[in-house]
Amino acid sequence: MPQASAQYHHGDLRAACLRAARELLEEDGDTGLSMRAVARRAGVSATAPYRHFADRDALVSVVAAEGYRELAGYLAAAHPSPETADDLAAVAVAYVRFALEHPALFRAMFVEPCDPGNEERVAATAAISEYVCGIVHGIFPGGDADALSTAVWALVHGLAFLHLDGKLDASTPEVVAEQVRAAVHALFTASQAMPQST
Amino acid sequence: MPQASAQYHHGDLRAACLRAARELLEEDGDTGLSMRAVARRAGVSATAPYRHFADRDALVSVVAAEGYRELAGYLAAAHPSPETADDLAAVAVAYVRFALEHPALFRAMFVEPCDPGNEERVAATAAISEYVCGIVHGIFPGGDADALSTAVWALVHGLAFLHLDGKLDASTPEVVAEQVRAAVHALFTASQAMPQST
DNA sequence: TGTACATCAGTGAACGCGCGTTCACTGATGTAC
DNA sequence: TGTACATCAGTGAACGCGCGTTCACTGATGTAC
Repeated sequence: MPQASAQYHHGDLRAACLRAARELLEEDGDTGLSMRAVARRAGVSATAPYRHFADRDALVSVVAAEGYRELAGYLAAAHPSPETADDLAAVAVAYVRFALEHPALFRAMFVEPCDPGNEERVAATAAISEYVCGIVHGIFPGGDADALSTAVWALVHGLAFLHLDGKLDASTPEVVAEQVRAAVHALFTASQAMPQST
Repeated sequence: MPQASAQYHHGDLRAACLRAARELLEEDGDTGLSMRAVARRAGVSATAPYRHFADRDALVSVVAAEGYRELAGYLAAAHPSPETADDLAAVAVAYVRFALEHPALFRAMFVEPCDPGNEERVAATAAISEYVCGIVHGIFPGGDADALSTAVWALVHGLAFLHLDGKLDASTPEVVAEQVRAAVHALFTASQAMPQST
């Protein structure tokens, strides 16, 4: 059982590395995470983190998994049990807000070369996926819930990336939130005016 | 007027660099483009490309702009003038297919740190945006076309990235196409069953 | 409680790597006479 | 047509950089007696 004392060597370098990684992602925004930068930030030799992470990929995977859990927290906080288009829009806004408040983390979560075998990551992704699916199921008990939840996830994910990459106006959080709400509502009210082909 | 002769120094190193960059993106998939790799591939010294591109960013910007034009070609080829949900789904499938057939290029187009001032890129992005907007306008003359076209773009963009990043089943092009079609249709037929909140 | 020892977290030097970019250069080409 | 010259595309050595990772090490800690 590791003692939390600050005297024992570093105390808890593993946690310190993760904290450092997060800080670097929040600050630098653009650059990719490096083991050396993490070590530097944690105030430790370049090789010390290797006591706690097999390699760079392992560190990034843990950071990404943390990010997924945090994202899930954003979503849950936006609305406990969404039942209407407005509720769903609020959750969508939370998703995009997370991406814009933690751009580098969000990128690390999704863009970093994905190790398909990493358990923590797979589990965290599945959790998001199931969460979205659950919401959609609740709102549309009859529909093709799988396809629809994929669509909803893709919609918010695309909004997040387009805002991140400067393809849409992301000047203020309010503007973004309004765009997201408008997009969600536009989609969900569009079919009334649309010529159905089947 | 530059002569197309293959003897005159290199002939057309600028074009050769762009071709090399494209080839590297198609092959390596994962790694970021480097000036040195491009030069190597073009069979030329590491510094020669600097005669034609101010720096790495300039090269990447041109490649990205090419990518946008090519993406526009995919979309236009999918359906000349989409008018129904099926038509729109076909265009959506083309967008995602482009991303999966040129993953590294697609990433370069959107993920590379975006120089907001680069004209070629801005113009190419605007073209995509207007194209989508035009389609949506045609299908829903009455609706909030701006919001709706943002939603459609985000939907296909999100589908593309989720497939690229292994969050959705991308085992075969057919599976992907079916998922995309299902997602588009699910969204556009969902509102009938949904409790409207306003 | 005191000592000897095993453990293992963190060190620091070193490896080889590829990168972007600079600089003075060379040498093939186009052009003016 | 032939020669002198200016241009400028491509060269090659060099700069300084940060990176991931290895290795033998050291030194603080926990533990067995």
